[in-house]
Amino acid sequence: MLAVVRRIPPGRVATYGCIAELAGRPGAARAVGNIMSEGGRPAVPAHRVIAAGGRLGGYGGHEQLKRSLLLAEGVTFRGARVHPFRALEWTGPSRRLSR
DNA sequence: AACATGACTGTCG
DNA sequence: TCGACAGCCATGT
Repeated sequence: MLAVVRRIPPGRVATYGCIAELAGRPGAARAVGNIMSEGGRPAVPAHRVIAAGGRLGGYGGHEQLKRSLLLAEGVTFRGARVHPFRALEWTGPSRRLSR
């Protein structure tokens, strides 16, 4: 799972559910978020992991920082939601739109 | 092994 | 569009 998060390309965002699916555990979005909260690996760009619908989701109480990090990656935000979420939504490495 | 918790998701109002 | 309720998964006690 954490490996999947690491596969998220820069400037792109992935939802917990998407990561769970890529990890082979569809519906385990909560589990993904839970693992992230544990912070098992610092090399995992957790700031690229957002909730469904382009929502910020959570960041251990530092969602503002998360927004800034994404903003630095080129992700535009619309209040508490990404604007071109549909275009920035990374659904997996098999997506020819990415890469 | 079982119960409780949590960075989630989808549907109803 | 926003708020509340129920469902599902992994980890920790």
